[in-house]
Amino acid sequence: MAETFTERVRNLIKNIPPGRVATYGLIAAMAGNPRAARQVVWVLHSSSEKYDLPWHRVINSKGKISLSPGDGFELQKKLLTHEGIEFTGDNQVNLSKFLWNP
DNA sequence: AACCTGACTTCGG
DNA sequence: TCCGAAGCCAGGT
Repeated sequence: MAETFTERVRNLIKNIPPGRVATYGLIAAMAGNPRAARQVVWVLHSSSEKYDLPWHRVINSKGKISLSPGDGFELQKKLLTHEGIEFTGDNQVNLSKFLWNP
């Protein structure tokens, strides 16, 4: 069928279980394009609300939140912490422990 | 149809 | 080790 890369990304994100996180690059790779991380960003912006996507479980490759303080950062950190994900003193997540790897 | 944009990623200095 | 610059993809205007 003719699913677009974006649609697959949307489904993948929707399938991220609570207490786990995924990186933009990882999602892009699972959707078929390891280099389309930027496209993943666009998907979150365009359909996170419409499709109930757990956008807060998506972080960058360094294991950190990409949002800036005052622009969603605190909210995201709060949501993740609430799901049991721990942050280092550097606001960094231990990927080898919380990364979603099905 | 062309240009712009985005919560990225990666390599080089 | 840290900062800057370039590369990449697809949807929107």
